[in-house]
Amino acid sequence: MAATCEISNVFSNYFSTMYSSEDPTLASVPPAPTFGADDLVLALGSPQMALEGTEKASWLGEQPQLWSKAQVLDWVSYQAEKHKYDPGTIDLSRCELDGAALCRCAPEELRLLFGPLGDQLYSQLWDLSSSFPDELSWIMELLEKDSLALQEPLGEQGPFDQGSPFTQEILEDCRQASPPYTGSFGVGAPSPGSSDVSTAGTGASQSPHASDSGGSDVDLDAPDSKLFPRDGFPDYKKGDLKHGKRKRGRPRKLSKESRECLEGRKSKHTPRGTHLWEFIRDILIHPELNEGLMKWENRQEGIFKFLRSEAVAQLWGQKKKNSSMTYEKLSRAMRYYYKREILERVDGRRLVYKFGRNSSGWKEEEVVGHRN
DNA sequence: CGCACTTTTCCTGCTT
DNA sequence: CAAGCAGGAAAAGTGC
Repeated sequence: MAATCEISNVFSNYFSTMYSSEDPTLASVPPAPTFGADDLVLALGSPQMALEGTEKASWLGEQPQLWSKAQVLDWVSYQAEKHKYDPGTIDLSRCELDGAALCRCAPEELRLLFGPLGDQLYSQLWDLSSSFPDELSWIMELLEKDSLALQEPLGEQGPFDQGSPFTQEILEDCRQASPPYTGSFGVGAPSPGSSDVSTAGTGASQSPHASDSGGSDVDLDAPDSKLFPRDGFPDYKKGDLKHGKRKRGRPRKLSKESRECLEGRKSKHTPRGTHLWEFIRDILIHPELNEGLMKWENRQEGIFKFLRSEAVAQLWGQKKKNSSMTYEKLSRAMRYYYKREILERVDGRRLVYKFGRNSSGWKEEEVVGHRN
């Protein structure tokens, strides 16, 4: 899997950039050969380096097969511009292809539609399509988005503050009113980690009250709260607090209508994605990717430790489109696994867990078998 | 629609 | 004191 190496670079850079200040005691963690944001993009083998500023291409980060017609048009326009084709020579009105249809096109057909640009399109399409390994697609998708977000100024805020790139991503997504976001790269991927990352689509609903979570979260007014009119949300927020106490239990998220509006109308509901323990496992079994997030304490026994607990929580939150995820909440979910014997308790050791008899896929022999 | 399942959110109390 | 752990409670989101 040639792409793994590239992803590794991206992942390394991603985490060293995003989370490097979280735990000073981890200074020994190799900060990964420093790549700039540009390298992030280059490593992905995509042509988006030509994109400048904060504008985000709608097709970016999605598998070409999953592009909508609008995304196809967007991409073709971009390619035309990139290769200095006179837009006047290309009749985009004839382009009625969605991503799947585009990918089925032979070079001649593309040439027929787009003239000499067709050849360029064909080769770029090939590059793009092959740059999505299914096993690690969820990581890819996160990184695609965040590599763009990283190009935004980070300011002085800590890595998990409200103004994090995650929030930027949400802002971008909302600003664009992007076309249907079909999301999944799970092209027959056997790993649960390949399941959908981008279809949950409720992230925007989370952000305004990210500060309302438990634990030690800083209570700030989210800067993007003005994006979401209050009436778009059911009674769920600080306004709902009665006499300083909120109702127990999980607050409501966006109504279906609001969500569909925000995500540009998505037909199907989100398939159940990766389970938390699988997400954790996937990070652990790709040591080249996890860059100091977690480590094995005892691989044979399945004992592992969170090194950057909040970073892992943020990543999990990102996967679930939930910007208010914290280690506090993640750990609660982890504790539920004790009863089901997916995890076992490791007494007296903070941030240390152990895979239980009902977990799988983490043992060395299993991992090797899976990769071959 | 109802139910089961898996989180997510919040909370109180305890431990390190 | 802060961070983490434990686990109850309730609700959300999803699949069937």
